[in-house]
Amino acid sequence: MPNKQRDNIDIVDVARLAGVSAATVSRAFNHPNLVKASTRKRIEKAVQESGYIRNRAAQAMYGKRSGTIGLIVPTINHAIFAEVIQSFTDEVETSGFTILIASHGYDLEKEYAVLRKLLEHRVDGIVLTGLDHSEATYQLISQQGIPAIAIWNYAEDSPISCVGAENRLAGRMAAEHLIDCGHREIGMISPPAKGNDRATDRLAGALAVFEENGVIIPDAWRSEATYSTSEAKSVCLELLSATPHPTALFCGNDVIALGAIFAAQKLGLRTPEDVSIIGIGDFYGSEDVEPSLTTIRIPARRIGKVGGDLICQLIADGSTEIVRHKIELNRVVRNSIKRIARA
Amino acid sequence: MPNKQRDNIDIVDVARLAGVSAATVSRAFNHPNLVKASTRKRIEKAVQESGYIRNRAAQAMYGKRSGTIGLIVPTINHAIFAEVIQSFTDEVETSGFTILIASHGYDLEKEYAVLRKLLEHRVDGIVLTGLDHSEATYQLISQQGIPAIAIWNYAEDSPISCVGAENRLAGRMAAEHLIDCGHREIGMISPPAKGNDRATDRLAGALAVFEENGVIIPDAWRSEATYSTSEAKSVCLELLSATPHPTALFCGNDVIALGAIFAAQKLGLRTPEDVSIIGIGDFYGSEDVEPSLTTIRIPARRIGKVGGDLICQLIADGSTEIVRHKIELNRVVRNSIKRIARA
DNA sequence: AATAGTAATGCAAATGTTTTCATTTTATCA
DNA sequence: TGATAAAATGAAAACATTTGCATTACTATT
Repeated sequence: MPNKQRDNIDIVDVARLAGVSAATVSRAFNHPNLVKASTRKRIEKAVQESGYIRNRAAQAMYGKRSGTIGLIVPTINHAIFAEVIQSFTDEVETSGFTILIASHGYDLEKEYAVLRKLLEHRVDGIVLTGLDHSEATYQLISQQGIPAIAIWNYAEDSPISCVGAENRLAGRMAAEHLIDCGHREIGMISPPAKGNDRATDRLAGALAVFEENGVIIPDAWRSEATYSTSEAKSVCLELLSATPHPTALFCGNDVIALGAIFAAQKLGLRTPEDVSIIGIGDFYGSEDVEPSLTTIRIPARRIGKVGGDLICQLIADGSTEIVRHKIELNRVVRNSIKRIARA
Repeated sequence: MPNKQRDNIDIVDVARLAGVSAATVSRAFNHPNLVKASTRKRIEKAVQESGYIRNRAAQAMYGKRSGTIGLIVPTINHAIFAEVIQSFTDEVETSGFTILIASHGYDLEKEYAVLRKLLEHRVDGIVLTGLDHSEATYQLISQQGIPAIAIWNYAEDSPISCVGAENRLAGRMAAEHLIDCGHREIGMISPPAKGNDRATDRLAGALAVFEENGVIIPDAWRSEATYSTSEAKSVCLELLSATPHPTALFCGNDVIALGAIFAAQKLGLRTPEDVSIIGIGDFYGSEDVEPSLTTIRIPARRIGKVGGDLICQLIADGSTEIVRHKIELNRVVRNSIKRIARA
């Protein structure tokens, strides 16, 4: 039942209190310059007294923007996503947006479902993570004609706007650094590829480099670990207890690399003297661990900021045009890799 | 201008397509049992064909729930918040809610502002972090009569519902463990107290224990570090380079404790032989670091789950009653504390 | 076959806001 | 002071949905 009882003060109440019409109150909020200063004062007072709060739902219904941006991430619970989410949020908040966040746990079916839900809320724009999405997801976005971008990954042929780095290149860069430093006995630990194009691309990039350099990775030295330091640690424990063990570990991301470092420490192996370790990401903490982690830096905060900026732009222009921003990667050389003299 | 052009399909279009009235379509969505199976089929078909997506804004406007819960956190960008946010989100999603998230960076004025914004979006419930909020914030919540809870902290006299642990007790437990293990030369590193009652309470709890046991902490051994491993590391580097240095470090949270461990490693001090370190939280990774971290476990996922459950409950009942859940703490003894034989 | 009862549907009002258009008030200039 | 322009305001329609009430279409019972 339309809550008849006077539980919520609406714009009409405020208008009555201020002795003006609802239209004027609305204008006082949205086009303050159109209403006389003295009236505005009266209205402000009425708003104060009544404790009135605008109803965005009603605004949205009229056809105005809802003032929200839908953000879909695989999971919030990873250092790295948290970092982008934060900088993204900060950026869009300056433009007055609030974010509606939803996660899908790497399940593309569920991603489609949450996208629909976000659309029901009439978000003004959509932000996805990565470029690996179901056909239905892409279709829905284009059919709705809503501004949308993908963050994290860059691809020159992406079907929607994107702001991110080339993960294939990230994989290449990490692998090249290992090769540059003279390593040829290399182990690899990556996250499962399913629903995670970032992981897939990095692995492919690295593998290509190894192949180009005639380095062969035995199956026994190739492992998977989900995005979890614990799991990575136990996987590496196994990998490193074998004899012989690799002299270097390529880790699909820094969280895994951290696990690798801890595993080595636990086994009494010195990093980098006994095992070299490289990661990808450069997360909070990668710099601080001992030894500090050599890694390929993906500037998460920058991605969040540029992404936030872009989506606000697209929304402002009501544009569904495709814009792509490539975010550059850096090789961050710290202390977890040993240089081996060429034989 | 009310977007006259046929850009979005509405319920009337669907109704026309299905050859029924809008009312019936609405009922097919909200009370499926009230509409004949065959009609429902026709409607579903029409929905499919037209690509119709319900408009929650309009629903919300009618007086129904918006289907969103507002979550306000100091920052998303901390392992520990990310963890609760995730489990909280998972929990409320099962009840069909989406979360609107906003952060304020430990600024209580800004918190008030974002609360207002969330209220503009007519969230069905509000979730705050901790119990330290401005008078205005509390007032606004009670004035709006909206279900609200605070997560993270527990207090038996909290002004709103809460689900969390007693931080004072957490501080006490960490301090007691240090004392139990025979430590008396203790250094403390805590986050700045401002706008962070969790930090304040933990510190107070620990200090009380030290005092009860006649342990005096020299000023030189009391430091602050924001929630950052880097900063904690550099603070600890300083603290531990002095001679004499403390035999044990009380860290306000695990992120700081991690920094402490790394600082010790960097200085060539062995943990726990040369310095013992205790944290509070038990975050992802605390178990994996070498040496694994002894800490007071705050069950983040449980807090998120119980909190999510509670707010859904309160919303369902339309209740603003105050409910409090105390989440128990555990002493998690690992390998970062040395037992000192009593002199 | 008529009637009563129930199930299924439609009509129209209501929700809170914004904006167009019309009207009134105020300011400016000769 | 009157005419004219500009500024400030109000009335009402529009936005997309939901539900109370009324109506119509079935089903079952006698």
